[in-house]
Amino acid sequence: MAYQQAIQALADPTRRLVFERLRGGPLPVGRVARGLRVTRPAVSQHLRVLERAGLVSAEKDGTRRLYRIEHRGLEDLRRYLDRFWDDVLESFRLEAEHGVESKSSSRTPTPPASRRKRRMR
Amino acid sequence: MAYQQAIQALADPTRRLVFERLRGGPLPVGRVARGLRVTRPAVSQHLRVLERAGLVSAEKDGTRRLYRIEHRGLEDLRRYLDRFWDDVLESFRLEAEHGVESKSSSRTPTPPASRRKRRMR
DNA sequence: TTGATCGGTAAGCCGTGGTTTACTGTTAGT
DNA sequence: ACTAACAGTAAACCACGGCTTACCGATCAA
Repeated sequence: MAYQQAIQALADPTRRLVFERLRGGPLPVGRVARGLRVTRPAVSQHLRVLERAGLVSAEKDGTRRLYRIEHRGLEDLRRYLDRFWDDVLESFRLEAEHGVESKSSSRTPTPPASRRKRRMR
Repeated sequence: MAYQQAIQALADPTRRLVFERLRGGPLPVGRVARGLRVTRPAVSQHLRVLERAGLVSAEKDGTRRLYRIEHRGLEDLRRYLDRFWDDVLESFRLEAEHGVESKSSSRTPTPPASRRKRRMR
């Protein structure tokens, strides 16, 4: 149910960049910020958003803070997409077998476009 | 490649609602807007964004336009997450094997592996 | 044709949020 | 003890984008 935060967190390009920097393993903030075109405080704030979304976690290491990717956030997001995916496929299946007069099967380009479809409301 | 647009499009709660309304099959704009707390033009704009992200497609049907979910956008998004997921798992695997090496700091040249926790999961 | 329905577009308002600068706190090293 | 390095926080700025109202074209029904 936290996928909203995850998807919202990953929507920002810079924040996604920050996130992707941790792809290869834990890094301190300064290390993440290096090479990016935003300042370190900005990175800190991005990391906070990512943390609240369950996408990363921090561990104190002296004066540094090691950030690493957390599985939970990604899992939530994948679960959401998968559920959605299944629903969509199911609806396509129903539409295909049931309402033949209905629109394209998405695989077949330019369907006959029968227009006798009455409005439901 | 287009996953950026997809994730950005789905980040907005209202737009996600619009998108989810199409989960069960194609709908005309007015039908999508019905019950939502935003006006129909707003829905139209959301649909345009979703369309550019490859998440939905439209088909003319008389004076109406039937919007339906498009596979491509979701696929791109899933592919991105899957790749990411694999990379993360790989990095965890490496980190576990090599007893956690300092891929983090170049400033402290391999400090005594003081307190380093590893979290596998 | 006239009138009504459907829906895309333009312009403007305005809140959200990403960024920077400045500051503070904490820890390591000498 | 003092200093330097690291990083989180606060405040302010401002661009972006989501929403509304108003308008327009297209299509269907009578």
